[in-house]
Amino acid sequence: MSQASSSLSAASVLEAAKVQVRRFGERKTNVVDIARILGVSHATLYRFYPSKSAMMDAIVEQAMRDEEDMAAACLEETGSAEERLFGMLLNLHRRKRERFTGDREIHDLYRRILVERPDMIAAYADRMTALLAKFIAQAVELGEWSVNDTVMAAGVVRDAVTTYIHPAFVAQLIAAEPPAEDMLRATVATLARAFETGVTYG
Amino acid sequence: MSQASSSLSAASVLEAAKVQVRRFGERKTNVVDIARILGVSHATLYRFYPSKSAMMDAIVEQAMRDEEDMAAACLEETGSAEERLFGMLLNLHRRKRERFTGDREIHDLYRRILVERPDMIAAYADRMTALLAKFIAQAVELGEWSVNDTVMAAGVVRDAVTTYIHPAFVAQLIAAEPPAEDMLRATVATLARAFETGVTYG
DNA sequence: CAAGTTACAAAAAATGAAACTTGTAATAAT
DNA sequence: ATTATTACAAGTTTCATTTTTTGTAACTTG
Repeated sequence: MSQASSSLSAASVLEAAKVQVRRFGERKTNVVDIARILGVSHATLYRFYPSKSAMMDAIVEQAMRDEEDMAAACLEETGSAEERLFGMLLNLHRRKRERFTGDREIHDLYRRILVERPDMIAAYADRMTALLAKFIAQAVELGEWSVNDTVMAAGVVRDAVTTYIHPAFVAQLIAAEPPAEDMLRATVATLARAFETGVTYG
Repeated sequence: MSQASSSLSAASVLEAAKVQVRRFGERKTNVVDIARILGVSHATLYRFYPSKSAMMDAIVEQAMRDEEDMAAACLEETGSAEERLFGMLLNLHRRKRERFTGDREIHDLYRRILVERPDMIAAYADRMTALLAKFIAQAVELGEWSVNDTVMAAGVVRDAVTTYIHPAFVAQLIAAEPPAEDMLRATVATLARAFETGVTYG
């Protein structure tokens, strides 16, 4: 109907699913409607995804990968380790806030999966921690920071900033006093202070 | 029936409500059963609490106050500021874990109210932050730590350790690797390091 | 035979009537 | 006058029924 089947692919199915979830929410999204957007019968979609929940998972998986890409890019920027870390976390924080206000249905889906799929969130956390560990190791090599266990340090940073980035906290942060961005700046400043001075774990 | 009405009070109603919630969960708890434990008709309970949800709130409010009392006591202990802070946070962390494993119904109630009553959780967070600010101010006065804004520093500590204490994270922490208690120790060590060295906000 | 459709069984969700719960008010007991 | 009770309206939950949706398999088309 609206789209030639020539371009049918996992990616286009994912796009259609996202459109539908954004408009009507996960609750009111069904595979027949997703298929209608693509002008095919619903059974066709099962060539690309084994189930509806796999489609929902894929939406969140994609969002997570986008965040990771953005985070990785931020850490490549110029400036001190503290500045780069703060820039990255601020971007993540703002993205969560935007999704909450401007893309609520996707945010809600993200949140449900966070609760129901601890395996997915654990994998995401592991990848983010690895990214942070790499960044910290770099700062150590450059002599900016001094830490004897970069993986532990990465875990400390991850846990310390979770409140600013985790979807479960976004609602509270919007009305927070002092503003969440100032608190995030203070948190990063505190962590950076410790790493500049040198921290030994164990 | 089981109890003379002579001793009827808000406290005894609260106790009966707690017994019922612990046994059957909030979902299966109704005011008629709570009243039956006390040997009175359900309408009598409305002399002490304006609604069932006020009773549920009171259960959580009491749990929060207990935590605050415990935290305040921990901070009075002997030892370095870092040791006392770690001791306090470790106790809070363990209490949450115990409730999750040994008192699941109360934990679930706590969790629901956390989501549905941002005002209650905000008030609790404020009181805890004030306690932390007082503790940090003390450490500054004693020359152990150096911070130009104790309230900001308290907020940083509160946010940095929320993952170890917030009921929403307890389930994940039980299987965490490295163990949550080690991560908490590392987090406190990092914060203490910064405060020892001196942090300036703003 | 690659790509898709139609038809269908199983699972899940919506519906609506009956049963239960909450909260109040008039009433009784002390 | 205080404390509790009974009786009841309003709101919720439950449960059986019907309808929709999901996922599969046999079938069609270019």
